[in-house]
Amino acid sequence: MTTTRTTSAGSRTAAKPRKRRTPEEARSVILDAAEARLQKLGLEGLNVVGVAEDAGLSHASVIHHFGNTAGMRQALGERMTQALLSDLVGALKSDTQPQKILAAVFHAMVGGGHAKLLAWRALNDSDSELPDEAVQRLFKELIRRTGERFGQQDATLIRNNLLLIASSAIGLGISGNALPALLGVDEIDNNEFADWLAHLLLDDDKTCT
Amino acid sequence: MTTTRTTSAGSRTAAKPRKRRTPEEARSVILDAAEARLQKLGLEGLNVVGVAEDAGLSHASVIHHFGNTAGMRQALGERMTQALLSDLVGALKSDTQPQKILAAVFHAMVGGGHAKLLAWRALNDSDSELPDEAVQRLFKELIRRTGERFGQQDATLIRNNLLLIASSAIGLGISGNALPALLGVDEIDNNEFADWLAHLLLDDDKTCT
DNA sequence: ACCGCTATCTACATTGGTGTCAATAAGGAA
DNA sequence: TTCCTTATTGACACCAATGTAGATAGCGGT
Repeated sequence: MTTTRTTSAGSRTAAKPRKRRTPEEARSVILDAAEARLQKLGLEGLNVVGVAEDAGLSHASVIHHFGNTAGMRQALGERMTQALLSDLVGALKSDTQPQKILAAVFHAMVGGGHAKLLAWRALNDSDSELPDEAVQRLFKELIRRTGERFGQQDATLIRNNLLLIASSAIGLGISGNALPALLGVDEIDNNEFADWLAHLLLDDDKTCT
Repeated sequence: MTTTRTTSAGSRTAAKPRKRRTPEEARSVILDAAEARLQKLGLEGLNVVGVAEDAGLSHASVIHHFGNTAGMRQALGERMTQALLSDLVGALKSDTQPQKILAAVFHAMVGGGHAKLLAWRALNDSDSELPDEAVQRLFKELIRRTGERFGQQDATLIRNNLLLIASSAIGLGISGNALPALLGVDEIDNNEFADWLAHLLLDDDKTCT
């Protein structure tokens, strides 16, 4: 029995006009909706039906552009990673004062929601895959610049400093307001905290010898 | 038409023996399997069918004990939170040297997978709910002890120290090996890092005045 | 041995999400 | 205009997971 597919015939409801976008536009619109849903609804919100509804098109179109759900999620992850890198590079180039750089990094990680992205990828990818080359190159650059700015030569010390900064930024971004709430503060001033941390790291260098 | 349910009649396959557990045992076995699946498969692994299979019983039994899937997940979150608190309290009581305490905290957060739990809850709960009283009490105690051990009175300084320690521990636990890999190290020695951090925080106190 | 409670099971109904397919229409090119 | 490409869509089949209900069986109490 061939399934008789309803063709044009009986559509009494006036067919609503279609909006034809370029593939780039469509992908952009879809990923915008997906990113908003990730922020608002969490991981469960990243399904093609919901994303398509928010984006204003059918879920079949989403699959058409990304192949399948996994493709959509991967594309979103890549786009957000690129945004993270862009923000970090901008923070590094913006200023020459270590305090300002730290503040910019914290702002990017915490305010921009990048930390949640990292956590999401860490939780989803069962085997934490190696970071892509772009990220690795960025960190090479970061290590070099840090060595310059902070005037430190000891590789281990630089690594510890960077590890502390990065892990703290990630932890702050993920915990959100929960951690400050535990410590009895309503909200944390990232600039102030970054300032304090910068002083802590710098002053340690010149510990009275 | 009443659905004639197949009763005992036609079962040619020998009925396999049931294992009757106490409710506590059953819940424990189920949550063990759920926790293992969370570690191995990530968030997607926390479904009743998969958990039931790993636990060695039917998914209907899981629903019987926890009401529904959300109940099972909540129970798991609560049990893991209790374990986290227990580990942290143990770390605080274990030793009097700040370095040892820090190392124990890092070990609990990173090695025990507690950080991933926190990230999971942060990502899932759309509105980050306030931490329960037990956690709040623990942190009050933590603040007090820290003030004693580190010999610091300034509240802001204590808060910054704690914030740095906690956020860094969370960030390290989540990023796993990815972050050290970026910095060119295969693995991070938590003890060594904790030692360095403790010295950093303590030495800052006695900055040459 | 008998009985009552309930943990456990199998089977089923239902839902929600995924991916496919053929038809349609929007825009550009000739 | 006419034609062609393809973005878009509704409908459908499928699957995985959830939750329900009745039947069954293990275990303790009497």
